[in-house]
Amino acid sequence: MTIRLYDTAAREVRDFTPLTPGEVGIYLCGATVQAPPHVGHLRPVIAFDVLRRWLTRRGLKVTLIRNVTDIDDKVLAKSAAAGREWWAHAALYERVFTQAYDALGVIPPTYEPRATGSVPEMVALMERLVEKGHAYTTGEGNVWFDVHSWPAYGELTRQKVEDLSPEEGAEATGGAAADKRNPHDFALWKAPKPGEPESASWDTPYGRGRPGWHLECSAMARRYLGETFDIHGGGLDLRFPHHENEQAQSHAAGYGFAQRWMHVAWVTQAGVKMSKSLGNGLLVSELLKQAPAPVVRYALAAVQYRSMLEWAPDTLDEARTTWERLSGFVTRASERVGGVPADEVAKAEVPEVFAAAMDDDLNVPQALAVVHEHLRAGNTALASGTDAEVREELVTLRAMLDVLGLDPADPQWSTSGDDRYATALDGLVAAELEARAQARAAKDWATSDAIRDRLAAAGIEVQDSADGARWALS
RNA sequence: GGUGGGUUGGCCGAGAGGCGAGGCAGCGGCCUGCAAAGCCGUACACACGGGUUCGAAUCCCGUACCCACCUCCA
Repeated sequence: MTIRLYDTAAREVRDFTPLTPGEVGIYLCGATVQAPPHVGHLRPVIAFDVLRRWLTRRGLKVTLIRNVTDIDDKVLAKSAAAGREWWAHAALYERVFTQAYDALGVIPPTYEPRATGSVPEMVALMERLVEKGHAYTTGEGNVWFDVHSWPAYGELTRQKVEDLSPEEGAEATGGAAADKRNPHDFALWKAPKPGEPESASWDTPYGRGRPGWHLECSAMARRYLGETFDIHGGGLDLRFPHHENEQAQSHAAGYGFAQRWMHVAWVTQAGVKMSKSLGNGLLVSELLKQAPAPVVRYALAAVQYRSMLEWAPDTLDEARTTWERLSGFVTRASERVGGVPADEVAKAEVPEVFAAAMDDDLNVPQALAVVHEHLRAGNTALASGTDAEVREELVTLRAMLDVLGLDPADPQWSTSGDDRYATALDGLVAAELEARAQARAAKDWATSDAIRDRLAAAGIEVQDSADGARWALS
C-alpha cells in the first residue's frame, strides 16, 4: 500500500516516501487576502484537506502550513480604493476566507503564517542570495533575483529564459523596473512607491521596502518546515512564475526545498477558467445561500484534483441529491442501530478498493464509486438486513466519507448553535405526523394527504416507512 | 513564439490494449392507499482520418477544435 502522488516536476505519478518516516511536511500557498473568495479559491484548499486526511488515516503525522499573503500590490491598491488601511483590509478578507474554509469543513492548518510576520526571515534569505551573487540591487531600493545567475532556472516548468515571452510586462513591476538587468529577473524586495503608506514598508540593508511575492513562501516554508520538506502545492496557475521562482531562490540559497510539487486544476465554466477578472467567479458566500456547505464541498471534492472541474448548471443539484442520499442513510441507520462514536469511525478500516483509489494520486471519483456501492448495500441492509449488517455499512460508509471530509454525522455539519428551535419544531411536526398516522389508520386519505401537503408547504418532507413516518427539511 | 493540459453517452466524471467505473437526469419495474424514500433492471460513449494488433476509447502518425501559463491570479 504505497501512496502514489503526481509530481509536477517529473510530470508523472510517483511513489511517495516522506523524508522523515511517519511524518509529512506540506506547504500550501494560501490566499492573497484582497477580496472575498470564489469557488476556485476553495478547490486547492479542499484537495489538500483531503490529502491531509488521507495521509493521516494512513498513519502519517501531517504538518500543514498554509500562508496568508497579507501584503502585496493588490492589497495596497484595493485597500486604498476601499478607503481603509491595508492591514485592516487584509485582516477583513483573511476572516472572510477563514469563515469559508471553516464552513466547508476544512481542518485548520497546523499553522497559518502571515507574510508580514516573517519579514526578518525574508530579509535574511535575501541577504544570503545577495552574498551568493544571485541577487542584486541598483540603489533604487528594489532587490532583484538574477535569473541568469541560476542555470537551473525554469527546471520546474521546463521553461527557458530566452523562450519566455519577450515583450512581457516589465511594467507589471512598475516603471522602476528599468533597473532590472534582465526583464525576467523578479523582485525579492520592492521599494515603496509614491503614495504608499509608511506602515507598508520595512527597513532592510538595502533600504526601506516591502516583500516581493515569491520571497515570503520560501522564507516561511523554511522557517516552519525546514530547509527541505515533502510537498509544496497550490493552484495550477502558481506553477509559473510563482513556484518556479520560489524554487529558484530557495535552491540558489542552498536549501533543498520541496521534494514534490502538486498542483490543483481550475474550476471552469463552459470550459473556461473561473477568475475574478473574467467576472465569472462564483462567490462562496453566494453558493452557501444556494446550498448547504457539505453539498458545496461534495461538488468541489468529487473530481480528481488534477482534472478541470466543470461547474455546470446542475453541478450543485447533483451534489445535493447525492448528499441527501448519503446523509439520509446515515440518519436512518443511526436511528436503527444507534450512533457510532467518532473515534470508532476514525479507526475503522476502509475498504481496500477505496484505499487503493485514494493511494493512486487521490482518485476520489473512483473512491466515490466504492462509496456508492456501500450506500446501496447499506440501504438494502436497512430494508432487509440485520442490525449488525446495518451497523457495519454505517461505520464503513462514514469512515470513507470522513476521508473526504464529508461524514454526514460529523458535528461540523449540524446547523449552528441553538437546537431549541429544532426541538420545538420536532415536537410540532411529531404532532402533525401523529394526526396523519391516525387518519391513515382510518384510511382517511384526504386528511392524511392534507397534512402531508401542509407540511410540504412549510418546507417539510414526509417519508413513510414500515416503522412510522419521519420528516426532513426539503 | 515557448511550456503544459484537454476532446468519453443528455449532463458530470473515472479508466487506459480484450471482461462496457460511478453518479445525475431518462425509461421500465418492485414497494406504497397515493406519493416520497429505498431497491431492481435498462437505452445512450469514447473529436476526426490513417496505422499497429487476433483485438484500440486505450499504442503510433496526422488533422481539427478547446483551455491554460509565460503580467496579478487558486
